[in-house]
Amino acid sequence: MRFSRAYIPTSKEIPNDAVLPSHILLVRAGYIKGVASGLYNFLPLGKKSLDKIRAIVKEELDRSGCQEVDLPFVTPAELWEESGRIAKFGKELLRFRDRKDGLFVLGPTHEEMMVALVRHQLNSYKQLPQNLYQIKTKFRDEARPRFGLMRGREFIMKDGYSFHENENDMKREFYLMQETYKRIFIRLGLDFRVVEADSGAIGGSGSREFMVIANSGEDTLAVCNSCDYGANIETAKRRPHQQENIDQIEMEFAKFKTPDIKTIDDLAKFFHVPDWFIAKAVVKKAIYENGSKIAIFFVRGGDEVEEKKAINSINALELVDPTIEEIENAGLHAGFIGLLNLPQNENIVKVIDLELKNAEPIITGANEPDFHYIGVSLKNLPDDKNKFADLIRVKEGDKCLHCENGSLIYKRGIEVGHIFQLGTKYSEPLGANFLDRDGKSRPMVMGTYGIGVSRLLSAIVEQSHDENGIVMPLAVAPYKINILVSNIKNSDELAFGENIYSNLIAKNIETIIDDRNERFGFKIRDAELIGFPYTLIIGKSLANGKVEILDRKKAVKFEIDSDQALNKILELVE
RNA sequence: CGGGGCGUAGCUCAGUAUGGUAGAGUACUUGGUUUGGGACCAAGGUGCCGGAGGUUCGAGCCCUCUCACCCCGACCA
Repeated sequence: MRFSRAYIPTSKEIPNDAVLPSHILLVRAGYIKGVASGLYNFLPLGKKSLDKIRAIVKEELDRSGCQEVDLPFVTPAELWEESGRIAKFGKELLRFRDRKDGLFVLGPTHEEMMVALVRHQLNSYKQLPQNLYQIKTKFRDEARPRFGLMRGREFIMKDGYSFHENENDMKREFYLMQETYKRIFIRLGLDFRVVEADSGAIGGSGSREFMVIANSGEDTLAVCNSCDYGANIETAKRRPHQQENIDQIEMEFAKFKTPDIKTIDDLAKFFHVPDWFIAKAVVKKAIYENGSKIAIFFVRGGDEVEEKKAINSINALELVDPTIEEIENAGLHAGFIGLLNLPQNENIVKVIDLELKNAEPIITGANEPDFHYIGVSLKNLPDDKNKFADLIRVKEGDKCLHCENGSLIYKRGIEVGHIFQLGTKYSEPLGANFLDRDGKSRPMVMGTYGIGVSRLLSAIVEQSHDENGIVMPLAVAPYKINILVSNIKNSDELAFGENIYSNLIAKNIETIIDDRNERFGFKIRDAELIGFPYTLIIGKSLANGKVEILDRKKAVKFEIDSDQALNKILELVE
């Protein structure tokens, strides 16, 4: 390609609607251009890089035995009604009617479509397993698109679905996909972690997220500084806190007047005890499909409740803060809510954190104003009346559950892949059954596997840039080598550049020649902004038989003999 | 969906307190001088001031309503 003929609109200006480095740089360097909220044009450079990412994803999946298909972007609403997700997705599903007044939605993900594709074809265990995927435009009418390609409304996703005769085979495929995904992200040059994730409402027994480590990531991860444990904060576990460095305290059971002392801090001061001994009650209003309840979560004074864990522990749709009236109407007294004498009725649920199991002594609210109980023992609480669950939001510095000496630290991550052990969540309602070895009809066991392909482009840039611009990894760069002719009016320079250019083109090396009538500084800054892995600089020293190569990643220039230039380039781009 | 911000030239932004003929930089076109880190000189074109309604002799500026975009949060198989 000739730069002088290429559509590469670069800019010095920071676009006024961009915040993230990846967003700013992709726009400034002419890879993408915003159209409307969450919608982007891919310009020639962006399209080239996107296609490279797509090709790498496809290559590795095919190598693992997956088969690419292509399903329509426009999907009949009936299917979504059949699975029940038309309601669940809500406004995120963009719906419209065709000329015959049929209702359609733009596909936000394709579980339904894929199950519908195979349900009448895969009838026997002999045809299983199958793993089908597509790399396809998706549309989700996000409440809040942001950060450029990071969270667009229209985006490109690789979505894969596997079908199995049993749980074990599905798990085998799940781990195969985990390894395949790792290979993909390694080839893309990314620094990433595989972490445990909440599988929440989608169900299934396990899921893993692939997180690109970046400060701008939308997710918080807790990772071990010693072993390879990592988890989304929503699901991260820690080694249960031990009573280290805290002296055991003798406390007689008693009801104690604690006038107007409501906070954990005040209680700890009042009783002169560490907050370890205090049971903290966190009150929320739990929303269910048909109504709501007051939910009380008990954790130790120094701990925080992780909302996602809390939701999962009571199978609620969401938790919101209750109003003072709602708390009082439930017979509760804010600041004095405790484990003893808790009002018992259908509209109140309580969950106790596992780390409080068998704890003693404990200080807890008396469920009447201005009183707490002290010296309470949680030993031998009847299980039928007391639900225990892990509710803790892990903190930095907490000990790792999986190794001897590690402790947890927070990182920010960009979710670029997510794999699920789905089970029969979709095959059952959609009637995707097969005949097993005993001739019995059973729903297929499914796995589902996603990669945010367009998001990957911004994740790569987010992780690979400097103050001068993008540093494109060789595997993703739109051109591997940029030939920069410093002064095209110098006929020797130009002729030398053109010669190298045609040689590289003849060898099928993706090359661009900067033959624009601009000054050196202008062109080298564009080269750095766009992030070509290598730039061959042909300038004044050509007269002395020398040219230079700029290595964008190492940010160094080195001089070589001009007659070695071609060989050196071929060596570098291999 | 709650809270906040913003909308003026292709782009980045000033002008709005106090209403009075639309501005800068950059980009672009032409000519010339330059040619190793976003050059210089000269000349030139560039606007439904997001939209609608209102107040006024007069509105980019004041009022009302709308739309778009961005940020924080909620949400995000």
